[in-house]
Amino acid sequence: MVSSESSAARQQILETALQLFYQKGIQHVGINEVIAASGVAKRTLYRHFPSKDDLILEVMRHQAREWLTWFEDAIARKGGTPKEQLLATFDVLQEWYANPNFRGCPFINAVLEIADAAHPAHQVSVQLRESVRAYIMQLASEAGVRDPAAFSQQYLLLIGGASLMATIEGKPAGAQYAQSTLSVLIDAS
Amino acid sequence: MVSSESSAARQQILETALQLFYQKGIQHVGINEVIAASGVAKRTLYRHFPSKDDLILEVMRHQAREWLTWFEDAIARKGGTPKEQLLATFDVLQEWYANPNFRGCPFINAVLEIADAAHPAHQVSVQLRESVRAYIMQLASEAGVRDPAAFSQQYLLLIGGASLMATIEGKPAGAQYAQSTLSVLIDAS
DNA sequence: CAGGGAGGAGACAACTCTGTCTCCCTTGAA
DNA sequence: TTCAAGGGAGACAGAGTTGTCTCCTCCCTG
Repeated sequence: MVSSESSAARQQILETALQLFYQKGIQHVGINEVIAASGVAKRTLYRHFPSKDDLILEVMRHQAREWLTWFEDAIARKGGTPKEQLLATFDVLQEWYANPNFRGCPFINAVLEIADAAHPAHQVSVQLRESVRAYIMQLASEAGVRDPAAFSQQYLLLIGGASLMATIEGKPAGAQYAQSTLSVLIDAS
Repeated sequence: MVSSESSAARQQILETALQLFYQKGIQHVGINEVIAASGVAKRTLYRHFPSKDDLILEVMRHQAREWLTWFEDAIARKGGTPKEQLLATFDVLQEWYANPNFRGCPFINAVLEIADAAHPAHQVSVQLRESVRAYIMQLASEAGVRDPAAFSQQYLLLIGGASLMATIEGKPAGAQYAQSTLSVLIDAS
């Protein structure tokens, strides 16, 4: 017997929904489209996810875990001193922004697309934001930044602003502006 | 005969839709809700706005004009040197973020809520962004910043990041982090 | 081998949304 | 005074949505 958590159909639905939600926007993808694209029966989807909101929540959780792993791993692979790693975050992000499939940061998208702050997907984005902030604060401490807490908040400004610029203007250049700003912030501290 | 551009009913629809779209999100407000709230017949709305997309576009244009006027006037009222005015922009923005009716920057919201980059409302936001950038670049020139063009791009990062933080975390503190970052940027140039 | 659960296919109910259409009233200008 | 246009009220069509339900097949396990 296959555990319902790791069922092949469930994974297929999750991956397909993730792609569709990201490419077309959560609100613009119906359940019917998800089942058609994942080659699964409607009954099967509703067996694993009681409602569309449940599906959205699971997709966001899955995506948040994957994204954070990818981000931290990519930075670790760059190596270097903590200060170099801080700056390298925007090299990593620029590569992400430059990917032809990039359609904005999925977590920012989700929060603003679902206007309701009480929606569980909102909380996932807030938590991811906090995880990123904590990670950056740690790096900043190691880099000898004077006030790592304030620095990490300023970092969130830059990563948000850069993602927004990439989304709205469709160009990854925001990462460079963010990197140069970050460099000034580090040197001034 | 009343010009169709300045009809009272048209203005009423525009103002009502603006409020509803902002408070509840464009996608979550139906035509029926707009006509109910503005006390206007459906036939009347469709006489002035051929489709919901037309209504959205006109609302966004109207809102962009109003916002830019408000922003520039509020900064001008602060007075001071160009450098002081640059920093004062985030005092103005913090007041905006702290307003209990604040539900995020309506232009960022619109772009991300309407995933389609070809939607006319997207273009309104891009144009407003450019207007803000040009305005800041002018101020930066007067303040003696070394590279006003690059500086204005960094400013867009900060204003976007601060608005995002205010939206997602529901606290206006982003404006302060942005202001301190801006101060470092100015002093370093 | 028998039974139960996972899954496929799809009809269907109930709802919402946009946009059209009809009917009627009011107002202002020729 | 007449008549065109703006506006109010609301029915309605057509499309789309989520979620339920039925019926069937297959496969694993006891």
